[in-house]
Amino acid sequence: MLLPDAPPAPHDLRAPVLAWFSEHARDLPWRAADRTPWGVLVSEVMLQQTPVVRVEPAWRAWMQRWPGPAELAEASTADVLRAWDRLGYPRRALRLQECARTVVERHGGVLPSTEAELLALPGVGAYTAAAVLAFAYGRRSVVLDTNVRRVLARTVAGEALPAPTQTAAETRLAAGYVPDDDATAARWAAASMELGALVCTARAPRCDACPVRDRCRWLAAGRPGDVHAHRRRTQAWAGTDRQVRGRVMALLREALGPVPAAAVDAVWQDAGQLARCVDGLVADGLVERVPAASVDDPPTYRLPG
DNA sequence: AAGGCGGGGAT
DNA sequence: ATCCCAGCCTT
Repeated sequence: MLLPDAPPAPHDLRAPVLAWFSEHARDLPWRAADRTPWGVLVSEVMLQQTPVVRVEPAWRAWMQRWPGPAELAEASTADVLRAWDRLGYPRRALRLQECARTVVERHGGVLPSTEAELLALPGVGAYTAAAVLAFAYGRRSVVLDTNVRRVLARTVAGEALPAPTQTAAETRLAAGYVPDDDATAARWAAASMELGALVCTARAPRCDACPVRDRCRWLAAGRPGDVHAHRRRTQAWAGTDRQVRGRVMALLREALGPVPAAAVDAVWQDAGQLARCVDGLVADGLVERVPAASVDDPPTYRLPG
């Protein structure tokens, strides 16, 4: 077999991936025919750094409880944070509710459908705006997530993994592979993401099952190692502020009422670090500090709203 | 451009 | 133990 030494032409990459997608697309609820634009946005926010398998049940419960922005806007923030449960990065839940309130107040309860308006919403960045345009409104957009970045890094650039931080050149390259018409562009977005999620995975790619294995520059080069490895730093977990914040949030989520300061103090040994983290959570709007009745008594803590 | 920000399942 | 996950926001 003749292996490629030049980037594949857009159509040569797209056509096999689109055909593969028509057979292997997962049956996800936010792709169902009865989906709403708001439901698509909720799924995208939940999927920001949280895997599909964990999002799916949470999304179903969430949409059952708060079907649209109007319902979420009216909810108690404490309920929102409890429903977010352990999806991680609870600031996303806060922003999602802020987003709902913005949609209600500024857009009459209808999720906007232009890129600029979407980008102006809390918690909506370049990826999420593009994804909503494609998946909710069927519009052409450059959807460049971790999956698509990896697919293009391998097939087009011949590298094992994309660079740690996304570059403008990468966006331009991705734009060159997006089909011209709205419907096909939206389908390409879903298909290229799905390929990255199911076949062209970060850990153990299934190149033997890949629809573009005969056009992939990375495979042709013998699957060389990650040239960016020396620049990647893995985020530590044990002992970090993120772990401490997570403990505090878990305690408050499970509590029925206000939690005494002593109970909060019990979740972490290092009092200084704990105090700093609690202050941070209060500053972020994730936690409320309730002063005690007497100035000599310690305060209590609870979820806001 | 870099660093902070959760949490769990897989290796 | 480390890696990875449909990123966003601030500095």
